[in-house]
Amino acid sequence: MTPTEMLGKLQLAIMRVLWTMGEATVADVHRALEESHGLAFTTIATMLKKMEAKGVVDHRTEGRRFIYQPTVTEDAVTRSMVADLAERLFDGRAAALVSHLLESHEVDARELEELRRRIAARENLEKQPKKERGR
Amino acid sequence: MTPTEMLGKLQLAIMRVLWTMGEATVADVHRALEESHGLAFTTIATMLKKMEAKGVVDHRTEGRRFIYQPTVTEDAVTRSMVADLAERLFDGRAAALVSHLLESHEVDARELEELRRRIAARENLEKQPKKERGR
DNA sequence: GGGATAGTACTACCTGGGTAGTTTATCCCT
DNA sequence: AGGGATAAACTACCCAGGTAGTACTATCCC
Repeated sequence: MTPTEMLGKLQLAIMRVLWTMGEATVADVHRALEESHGLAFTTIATMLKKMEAKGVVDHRTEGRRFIYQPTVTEDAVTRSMVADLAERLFDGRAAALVSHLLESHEVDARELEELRRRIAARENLEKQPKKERGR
Repeated sequence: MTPTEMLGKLQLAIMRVLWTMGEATVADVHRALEESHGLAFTTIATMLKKMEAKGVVDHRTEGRRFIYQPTVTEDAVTRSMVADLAERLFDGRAAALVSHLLESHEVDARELEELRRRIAARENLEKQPKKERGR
C-alpha cells in the first residue's frame, strides 16, 4: 500500500544500484553511476536523503557511513509507474496502453511472436480454476 | 520532431478539451474542467500561457479573448509519453513494457482475447511485403 | 459617460526532481 | 599529535508543474 512511488530518472538509477547490490553506501552508488552519470558525490548523497524522506530507501549507520537499502521492490515501483501512466493517458485501462504499444510502433515482428506466445500461455492459466500458479 | 512532449496532469486535461473542441477560449476550458477540477479561472489561463511557451498550444486573438488551439496531436503526446516511460523503466524496449502489463496485472481475460486477436492481425500485416497499409 | 464585467498580464508561492558547493565531524596514517 | 582524506549536514539554486491573487484594461450596458 505504498502511496504510489513515482521516481525520477536519477532516483531510478540509484534504486537500480540498490536493487542490484542489496545495500550500498553513498560512495558505492556514486562509483556505480560515475560512468553513466558523472555526478558529484554530494548530489548522490542529497538525492538519497530526499529518497529516504520519501520512504523509498532506508539507512543504517556503520561506523561513520550510511548503508542504504531499498524499502520498495523494483516490481512495486515499475507497477506504480506504469499504472500511473495508464491512469494519466488511458483512464487506467491497461489494455488500452498495450493496444497503443502494438498499434503505434516499436514492437517488431520477433517481439510480436514472443508476445503472442506469452498471451496464449496466460490465457491457459486464466482458464484453469485458480490452482496455485507459481509467480 | 517535437522534442518530446511531456505533459502534466492538468496540462493533459487541458489538451483533451482542446483536442475535443478543436479550439477554445480560456473560459471554455475552465468551464469544461469545472466539474472535475474546480480550479480558478486564472489557473487555467496561466497554465495555457505556460503551455504556449512550451509550444504545445497556440493562440490567436478574437476581440479581447484568446482562442487556443493545440499544436500537437493527442497521438504524438501519447507516443512520446509512453516512449519516455518505456525508456525510463525498460531501457526503451516497448515489448518489455507490454510483457510487464501482461504479467503483472490488470489485463483481464476478455482483454487478453482481444489483444491476441489484434496481435494476430498485426502479424499478418507484418508478413506482407510492405504494401501500403493504412495508418 | 461611467460603473460592472470579462479577460489577460504580472507576480508569487509551493512542491519535487536534480545538482552541487561549503562546512563540519571524524578516521586513519605517518 | 598533526594533517590529509572521507563522509555527512547544511544550504542554495535551477526548472517545471500547479495554483491563484492582484492589477490593469477594453468593452458592454444602462
